[in-house]
Amino acid sequence: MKDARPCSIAGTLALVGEKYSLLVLREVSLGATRFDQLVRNIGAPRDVLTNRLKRLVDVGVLEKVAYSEHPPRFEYRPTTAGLELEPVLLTLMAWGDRHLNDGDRPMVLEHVGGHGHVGGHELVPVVVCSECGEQVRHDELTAHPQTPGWTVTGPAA
Amino acid sequence: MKDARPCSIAGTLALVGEKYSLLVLREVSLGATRFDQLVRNIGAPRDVLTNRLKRLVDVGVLEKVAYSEHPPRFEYRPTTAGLELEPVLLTLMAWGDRHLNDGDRPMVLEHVGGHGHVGGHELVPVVVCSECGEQVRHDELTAHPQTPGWTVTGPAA
DNA sequence: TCGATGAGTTTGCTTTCCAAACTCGCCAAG
DNA sequence: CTTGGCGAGTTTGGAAAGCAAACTCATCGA
Repeated sequence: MKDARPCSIAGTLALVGEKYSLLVLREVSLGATRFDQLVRNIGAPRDVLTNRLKRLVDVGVLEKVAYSEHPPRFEYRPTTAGLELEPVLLTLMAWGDRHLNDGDRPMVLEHVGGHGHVGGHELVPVVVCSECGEQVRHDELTAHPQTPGWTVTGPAA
Repeated sequence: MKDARPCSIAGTLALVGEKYSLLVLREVSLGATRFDQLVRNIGAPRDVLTNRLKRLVDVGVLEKVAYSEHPPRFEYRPTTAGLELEPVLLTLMAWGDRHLNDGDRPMVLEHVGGHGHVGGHELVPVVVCSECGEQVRHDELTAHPQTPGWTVTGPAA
């Protein structure tokens, strides 16, 4: 992977884009934070999961917290940076809910309101522009590479 | 990967979660739709890219369109379903912009307004609840598995 | 005719993946 | 106390995927 387009999508995927990594984030966000839970809920081989966890800790989206000594036992909890990947999980889930399995969802999210407003409606996540609040549409979007020598379709010159 | 939690995140990743797949989506969304462009801009091995493209076409997020016969040459264009993965790309990019490379962005997005409003501001994507319009926070979120035998932390019983 | 371009395919080697078995420390029941 | 079980990995050996570089084949342009 040499000389590819400099890009935060690629950068993020280099950290959390390996097989199972985002599923680990899903599980720890749900509250399943222990090794054997992760093995069961994700269905990953144990050795692979060991590597992924090591990586995710190194990368700063998980932290390994001891919940017992003698025997030493740890749980893996999402850091703030890890929780900030939730929008990625939500958009992946929204796409799957729309396009997979004839539209019926394996899991439903509830939005329990924070600032005093009555909670308890279903959450359907949408991506909007924080500036104008409008839903982002592909045709209303233009990309501007900041790297000299790169255009939107590839290297210049 | 047996007996894992039924989940649209896993389902979506099973289709587009392999290495390079989302980068292909990024490129075709930007307008780089041809094989050699993709090789250059992504930095993927050619044979691997061949497989990914085949898969993405099979799965329905790309379509292979001839732009010349004699010699037969094709471009890969995002389908509607493919374009609907843009929210995933946007949230991945937003995370990377925030957490990688000291916060400076390799690419800036411009939101050119659609419905008659003045265009031309920077796009910072945010995930909100379509019901109430509020930004989604982790602690205001509850998950409800729809599959008998599964709780939020794993298989019941 | 010579070279370049586009879109792959082939080759030979390295790395990962995977499932199953194994380890190690500890606790609890018989 | 010794057997069984759990939690959290580690080891093993074979199958699959990844990789860079070289190769193919058709066509166009100089």
